[in-house]
Amino acid sequence: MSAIALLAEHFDRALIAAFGSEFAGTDPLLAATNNPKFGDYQANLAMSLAKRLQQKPRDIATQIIAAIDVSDFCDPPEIAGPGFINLRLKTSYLEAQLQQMLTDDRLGIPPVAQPQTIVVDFSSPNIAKEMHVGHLRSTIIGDAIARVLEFQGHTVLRLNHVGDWGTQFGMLITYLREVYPDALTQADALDIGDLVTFYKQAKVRFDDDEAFKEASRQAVVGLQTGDREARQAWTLLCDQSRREFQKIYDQLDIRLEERGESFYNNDLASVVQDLDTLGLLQEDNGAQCVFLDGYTNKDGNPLPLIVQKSNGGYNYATTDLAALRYRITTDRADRVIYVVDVGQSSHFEQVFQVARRAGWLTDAVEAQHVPFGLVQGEDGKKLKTRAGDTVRLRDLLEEAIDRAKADITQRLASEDRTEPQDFIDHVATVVGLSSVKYADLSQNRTSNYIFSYDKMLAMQGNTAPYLLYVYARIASIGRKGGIDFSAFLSAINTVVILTEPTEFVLAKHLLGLEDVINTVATELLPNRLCQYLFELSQKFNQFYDQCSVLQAEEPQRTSRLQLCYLTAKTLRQGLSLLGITVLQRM
RNA sequence: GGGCAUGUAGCUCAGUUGGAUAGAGCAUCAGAUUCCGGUUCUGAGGGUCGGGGGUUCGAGUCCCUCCAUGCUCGCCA
Repeated sequence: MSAIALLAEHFDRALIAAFGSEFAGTDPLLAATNNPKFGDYQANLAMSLAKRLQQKPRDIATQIIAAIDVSDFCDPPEIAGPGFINLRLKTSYLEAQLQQMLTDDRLGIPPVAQPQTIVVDFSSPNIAKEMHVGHLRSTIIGDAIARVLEFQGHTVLRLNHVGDWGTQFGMLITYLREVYPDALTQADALDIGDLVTFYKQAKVRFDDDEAFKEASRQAVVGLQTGDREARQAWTLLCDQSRREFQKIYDQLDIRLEERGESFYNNDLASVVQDLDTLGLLQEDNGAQCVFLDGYTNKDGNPLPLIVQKSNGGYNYATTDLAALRYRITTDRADRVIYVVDVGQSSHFEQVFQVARRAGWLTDAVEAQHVPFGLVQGEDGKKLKTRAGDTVRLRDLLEEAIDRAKADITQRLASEDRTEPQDFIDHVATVVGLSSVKYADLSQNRTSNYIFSYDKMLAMQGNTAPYLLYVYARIASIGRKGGIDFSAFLSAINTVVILTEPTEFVLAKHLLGLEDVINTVATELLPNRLCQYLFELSQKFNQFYDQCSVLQAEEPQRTSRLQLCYLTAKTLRQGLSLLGITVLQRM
């Protein structure tokens, strides 16, 4: 149990003792202090209770600390300022907690008491296209969120809602029928790059040519009604795209279950039917619509969510409604998370509203759109290649690896070090991919993000290489001292002994992992975890600067080795929740 | 015109249910080093938290208003 959770229990009991049972469950407003002179944690509830109790905050604080007994793990609480209650952890408690973390595979963090079924919908590329920079953030952020929730013990369904349906497909099939019919009947008749080219050409035709547009829409209807030729072409193209996507997912170590838009095809009619039965449906200009509460168009009239087009076809709103209904009723999800760019926030609000009014989305289920901003180039505009094209994801990742490789090669040369080629390749791959992931995750996802190879690959600052270096350095201490950290614990019986200021700072930070993970799981902001790991690395470097480890006298030497080991273990665990693997040497 | 998001140091960004003196990193300048990978550590300068009002013991955070930028607003997804 984290120190905050432990303190919260004690405050609850103290409040009941001091002011009566009606105060049970009052939030003690606990937080880590921002200044060590105020102790380790502060409780801010005395101020917030002033009105309710009709007393001065300091008097309330006095009564609370008279009623609370935290002597097992804290120094006597102190009141400061307008009524802050300051708490400082006892050294004996810190030492015992560190010991427990050291010997536990989960670093002393228990799984949640009530595991949920949680859908995380992320990545979602389109069939017959290559993954590009637009899929980067969803893929990386979604994976990190899924990993955190899995670590907490939830059942997570990682769903890849690929775009394998709809008008775009009708366009492509119609166009291929004209220019390259073999692609509709033979596997891999075209390579993926050519498909993308045809796709772009089809898009141009679609926008300019009314007859082509109508033929495309008919092709979609054909697909949706099970036309044999259209289905065969579709299957071939999906297979080919799927293999391409999988290469990227393998490279990034991301596991996903494909369940594309087509999966819900057989549910679409019943979604519309149910909405009709519920009296939510209205026809307008030949389209079946649900008119939304709180949304108006340019003329100030109510805005519809169209669920069936005038030609009888369905659209993405229908599919999203069907998917949400399926996830709730069949998957039995308690929480459905959509990691999709911020541009679609109103779409999700609208879909959620309709699902709520239809009774599919109830208060027992949490549906959340987790938005993120654009990836921009260093000029502040949407990231493009020099030629002005969309950046392919495989090129982007390859460049990160290439640049990492150039750095290592140069560093080895300057240090007069030689390493085998496979070592260099492995380090470059890990550093390059980790840097791309970490740069994205370390930023608050809601804002746009400026993509810079130079910054993400820098060894200084809040970057993956800085964190990886700290880990490698700790591993190096082990090698130098001839210590096998994994066998180390069972061979010793010394406990951690904290004496130096930098040891205390490091130790207290190490205890904060559980709270950070809980925060990330609730707020779905992986940058909080990055911040924590960066601060951990800084605090370790300060400790390392001030305290000798291998050259220290016993029992301090063993104690410090344990701090090193625990730091490494925490880094490895934290980074793994971000989808990043560590290196023993680099 | 409506909706949503963003606006914090020269640059890139944190800022946790409203809490104590608004924080990092980079860059700049000045220092440390008997060194376990110095790819480190210490320190300094640098702020009208877009502007203005309000709410209260207390506002970067909540409310109103204005400004700037981006995205979006019926049959693409």
